[in-house]
Amino acid sequence: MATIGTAAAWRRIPGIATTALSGLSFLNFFSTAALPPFSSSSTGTTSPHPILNLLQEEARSPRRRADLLALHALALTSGLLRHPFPASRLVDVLLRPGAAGDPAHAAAVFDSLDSPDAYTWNAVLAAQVRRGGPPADALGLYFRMRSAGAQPPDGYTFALVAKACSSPGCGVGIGREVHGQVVKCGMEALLVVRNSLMRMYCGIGLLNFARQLFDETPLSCLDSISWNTMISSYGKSGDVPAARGLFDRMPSRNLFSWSAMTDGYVANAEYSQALVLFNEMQGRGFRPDAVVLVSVLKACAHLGALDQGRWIHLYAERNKLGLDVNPVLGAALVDMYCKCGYLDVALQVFDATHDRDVVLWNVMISGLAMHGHGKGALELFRRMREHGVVPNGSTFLGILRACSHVGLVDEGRETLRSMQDHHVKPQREHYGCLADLLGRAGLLEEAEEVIRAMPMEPQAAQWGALMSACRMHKNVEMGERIGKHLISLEPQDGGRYVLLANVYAEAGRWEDAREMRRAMEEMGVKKEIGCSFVEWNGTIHEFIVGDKSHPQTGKIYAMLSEMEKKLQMVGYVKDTSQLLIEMGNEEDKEIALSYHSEKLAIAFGIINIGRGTPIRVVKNLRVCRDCHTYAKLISKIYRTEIIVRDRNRFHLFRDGSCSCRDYW
DNA sequence: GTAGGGTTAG
Repeated sequence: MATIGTAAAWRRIPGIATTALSGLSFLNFFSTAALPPFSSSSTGTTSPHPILNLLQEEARSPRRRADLLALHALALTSGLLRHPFPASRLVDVLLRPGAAGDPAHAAAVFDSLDSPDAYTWNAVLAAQVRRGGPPADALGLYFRMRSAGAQPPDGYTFALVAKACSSPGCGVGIGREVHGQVVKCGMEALLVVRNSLMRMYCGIGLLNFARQLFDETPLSCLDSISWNTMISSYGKSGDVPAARGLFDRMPSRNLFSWSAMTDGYVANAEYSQALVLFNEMQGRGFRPDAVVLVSVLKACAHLGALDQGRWIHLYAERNKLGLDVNPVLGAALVDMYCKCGYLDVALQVFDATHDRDVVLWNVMISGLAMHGHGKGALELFRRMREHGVVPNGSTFLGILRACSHVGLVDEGRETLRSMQDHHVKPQREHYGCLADLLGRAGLLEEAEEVIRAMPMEPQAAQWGALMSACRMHKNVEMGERIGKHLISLEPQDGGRYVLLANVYAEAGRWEDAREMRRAMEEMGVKKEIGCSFVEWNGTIHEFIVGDKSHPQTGKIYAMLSEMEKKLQMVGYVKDTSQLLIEMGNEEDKEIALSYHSEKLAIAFGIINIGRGTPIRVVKNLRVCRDCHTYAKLISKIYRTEIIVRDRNRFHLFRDGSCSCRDYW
């Protein structure tokens, strides 16, 4: 207490020298002489002290730094700071998020307090947690509070400490320590504290500990926060059945519950289930808010569910959910339109937003990349910098992918080089993207050099990019070497064997190709099954190779043979070169090829979707060369647009050609 | 102070 009120204390507060003048004018306006003395009754609701009023007001709406300093000055010169209550309020105000104060300023006031109360300690702890430092710092503060001894910690204290110790980096030890302290202070029955501990264990990844706490609590004592915390954490950890089990059992659900469960499905790629749940939620009278919509939009984006996505767009506009100012909602919507093939609508939505953060820009850049607009992506990147938005690693990934899709080799090299100018360190993925770009362009040696020279150990994904390039450019020597390395890295991935087998087969090395087939059998691995989705009438229809489970199967196969006849008239010949030589004769190969999932999906689209509407197909793997030629011709013969999103990018087939210009 | 959200990775 010794230094407070002296010039020395003032100087300890950063910025005071330059702004004191403004503080003094504030003082003149509100003369200290007129201020009543502070007494314990001054905290009452009937006639709170005027400075306390100002402090409360300040807490509600933070003002300029000069005002904050003036307030401090006023509290100081009127002697108010000698009383712990207003002093603690000042610390609180200085630490508020968004306040113009700073930690050093607050610390100076805090250090001057004789025995801060629990409220003040909590304010300091909260600020510490907000800063997100190591958990040890928060725990240290907690132990300082305990050893100061004047005030015992309360529920808030433990909620804060638990929050600070809930990152995945925290071990069992820290979690147990916090829990132990809660028990020691007799706080374990307090529901806020229990919920905080559950949240902490979930955050650390110790779901069983959280569940134990949950199960030990009598049902009547649990609140929706307890349930929702568990549901959300199970969902995030990949245990959808456990999440759903609790969701079905909970006595009363609120919007958070539906939201957490929906997102659990989305996080585990159960997109159709997410849509089902979303519809059920509305059936029960819950009005979705922006957060729920973001989850559902993500599901729509993955499924290519444009109708549902458009409905959400309309809903968000009608209900004023702040599309233009909520960058998260904006990004989800833009991404959905991009992934459903509607780049121009995505651009419109993007242009209509005015609170654009880095992710929103990234989404738009990746969207352009996906659609093969390399130059457009580079142009958007230029605009992004003009707006003063700082690019991050994902931004550069988007740009590299954009370059890759259109073969902008020089721009790609320059992009990777320029990352250091933006203080972004290239990661494996960046080198992989560049290798992919160089490989596609036929610069196989340079691509390999990029992978070998990267400062970290290359992984299968990077070698895989090179392997695809070897296949594309029929480089058997490099393909064999890289292919074998890949198989040794990931012996369980069937795709690796298939790729090498194809490289051998194309070089006429049939015996080696068959050997790959045998190796696959020995390892008991299978190739991932191709699967395509089409949306029709608001429902997603799914097809796998040779699928006969769809209700319209008869019509679809009839359509396929009709289509094939028409194709043959324009000179179409099946391209079997990309098929694994697992089948004995050419005839079997041709049949297998005829029933690739995207062909079934296209036939379904021709039957059901009106000519003015594009047929939109989402495929889990990459489109094979034969299906690509097929789709081009079909788009001409049937005068329809076909939009195929494969694992890598978009193909817009129109009038016999594709937007990728056969570069993919 | 305790519950739900967006990009990318070949």
